[in-house]
Amino acid sequence: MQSYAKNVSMTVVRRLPKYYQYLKDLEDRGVEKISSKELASLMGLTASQIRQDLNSFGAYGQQGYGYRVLELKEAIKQILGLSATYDCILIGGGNIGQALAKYNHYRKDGILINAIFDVDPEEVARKTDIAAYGMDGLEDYVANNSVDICILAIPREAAQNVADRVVKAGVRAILNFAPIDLDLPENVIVNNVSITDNFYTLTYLLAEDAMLKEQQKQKNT
Amino acid sequence: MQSYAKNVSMTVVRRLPKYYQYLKDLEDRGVEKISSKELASLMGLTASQIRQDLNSFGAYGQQGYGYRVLELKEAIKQILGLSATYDCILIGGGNIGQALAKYNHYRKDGILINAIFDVDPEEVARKTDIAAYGMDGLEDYVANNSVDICILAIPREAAQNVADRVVKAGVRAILNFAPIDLDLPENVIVNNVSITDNFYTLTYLLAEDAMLKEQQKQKNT
DNA sequence: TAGATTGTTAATCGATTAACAATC
DNA sequence: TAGATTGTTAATCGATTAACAATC
Repeated sequence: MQSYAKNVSMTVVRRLPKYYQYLKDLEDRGVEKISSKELASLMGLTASQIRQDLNSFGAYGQQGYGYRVLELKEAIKQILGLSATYDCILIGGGNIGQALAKYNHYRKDGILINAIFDVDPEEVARKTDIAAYGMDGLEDYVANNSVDICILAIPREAAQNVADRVVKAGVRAILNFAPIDLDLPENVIVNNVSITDNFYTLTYLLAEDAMLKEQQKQKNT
Repeated sequence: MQSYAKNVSMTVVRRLPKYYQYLKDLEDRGVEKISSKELASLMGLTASQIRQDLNSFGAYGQQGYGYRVLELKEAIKQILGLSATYDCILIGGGNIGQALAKYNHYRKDGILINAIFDVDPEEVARKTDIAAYGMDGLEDYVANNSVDICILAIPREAAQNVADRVVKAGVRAILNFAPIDLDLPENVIVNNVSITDNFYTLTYLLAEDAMLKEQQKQKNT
């Protein structure tokens, strides 16, 4: 049986979703086999890196041939835990929350948004067809339903408090869209989608670019 | 003058926004000084790492004292390019687009969303107070207005094509929310906000966690 | 069999941690 | 001055790249 025991580094884990996306894409385009070299050039990695990454989970290729796209895709799907299903609740029915609720593609991956909690559940109910509840109902819902993941799409000010509530209610994994670093017990799995950080990284790169061009210009004088 | 010449690694760059967020927070809380040790414990880094990171840009601390929060915050703001302003266009007025358009906090950082482009500009105009245009108007707008950043918040299917158009029109930086890796010239700065990748990373960690617990259980038998 | 490409070991490179002299 | 904490150099650790034997 497949083992996670080698204690795969977060660096590799963060690359796995990208492998999965590219392999799905290749499958859609009818590509049957791919070599580490080809995949590397596609993804902007090196062939060595790809072989090292994949081999931290097992040997999925065939020497002299390459990797069967379908087989490798299925293996990575399994590794990513996407052969299971995940019961999710979404907290916050604002624009981000609605975007997530309406974007049906996650359902295909077994990621099911079963309920939305919001301060104004009536309004949210008007806009999506997922069951909507008031914030009061949170603890009760978690106590009586399977909840694998809580998606937090609420303002910064409310985020820590609500996160504390869902964790206390028993939720073990959070996908956080609020622009704040949540302070939670070690055993809770948190992943942040930080739009702000991404904006700042972009402005940094723009500033750096401008600076380098400026330096270049001065050299040529 | 401040120099970017040391060719700072992307690893450090990706941490900068976090420094900035924590320092702003400390400032709001009226904290005047902080040591690398304190900041490290707050951010989940090591003191060494923080000193190394900061020193790749310059010496901002005082030996025997620590760092002045305000001063360091301003320095990082400068490094992140947030002392300038950025003229942005937003393509896609769906839920994600609306969320970005309505989230006013970026304006404080000098990130200005000046126009929204959408296949249905009338509908978008009804929902936000930013100027809305049809997709036809894209090239014209870019030709006649300053555009530092293009925010792409459109479906996967349209993303590559629209990205090609904005780049051809002269835009040099893209913040991409579409779940696809854009294939663009090297000199274009692209940053992806991949919600899907973040979901998959979370399911991976959940699957790994379940696996490790399972192994633990078997050991105890 | 010959050619291709993996899986894997060894070498290199980069990032983190440790240590300490400089100095506020 | 003594204590604290930086800036910076050296040591360690981890990730990437290179190389090649194994093998399809």
